[in-house]
Amino acid sequence: MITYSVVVKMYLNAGIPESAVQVLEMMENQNDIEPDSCLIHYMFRVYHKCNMPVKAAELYYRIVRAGLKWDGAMYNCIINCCGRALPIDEVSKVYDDMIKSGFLPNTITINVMIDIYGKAGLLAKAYNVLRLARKHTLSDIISYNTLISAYGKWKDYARMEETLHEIHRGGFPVSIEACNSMLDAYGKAGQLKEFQDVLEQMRTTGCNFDLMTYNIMLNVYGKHGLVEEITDILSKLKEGGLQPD
RNA sequence: GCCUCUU
Repeated sequence: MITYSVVVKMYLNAGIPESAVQVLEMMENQNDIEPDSCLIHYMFRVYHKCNMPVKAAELYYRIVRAGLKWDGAMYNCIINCCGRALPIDEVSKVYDDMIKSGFLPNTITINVMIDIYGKAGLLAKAYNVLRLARKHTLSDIISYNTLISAYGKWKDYARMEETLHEIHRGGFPVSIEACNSMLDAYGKAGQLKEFQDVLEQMRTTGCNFDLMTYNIMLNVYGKHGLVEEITDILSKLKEGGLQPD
């Protein structure tokens, strides 16, 4: 078992988790190996990196059945590596459990939880995660970007704009990801006035457009048949040597 | 260490 840990860890650190998967398959075929918490960590990371949500979820249910106590690192690992592979109620339970047991999530766990709740439309829960994070200075610009994207997806434009103001108040520079999320939200909703306002804000604050910005603009203008604008963007992209998708 | 957000 120690040997498996060492080898799996080595492949992970070498950036070739695919090889680690092969080793884990050998281990499974051996049947009599009970991974310790250290190896379980590595296994979660391997399945996450190799996009194997079914294996990650299997491993999760296996350690739940084992009924051992988890430390803070294990909670972080589970949420980071298989949060999206589990039903929302299950991740929610893990997260609540973590807090109740007195462990503080790390920033990435915070951001994953905001994203999971946000994508599921559980916006109040997403916001509560951010509040907890702020209280312990665990939030970063990605926490805000993620929440903005969630409010945009679910058309809560007031809270979306409010979150943008919170970024300003928190002293973070406004990020291109937040702006792109807002553009996409307004664009999809056909709110072209607000869409233009965001673009104007970006110009005045010196937030440079990136390829994603142009892709969003192309989608929106295309849907509304704004031929001249499209032509203009395409020539700008050509100048920059960029390819829209 | 975990490496998370936008078409």
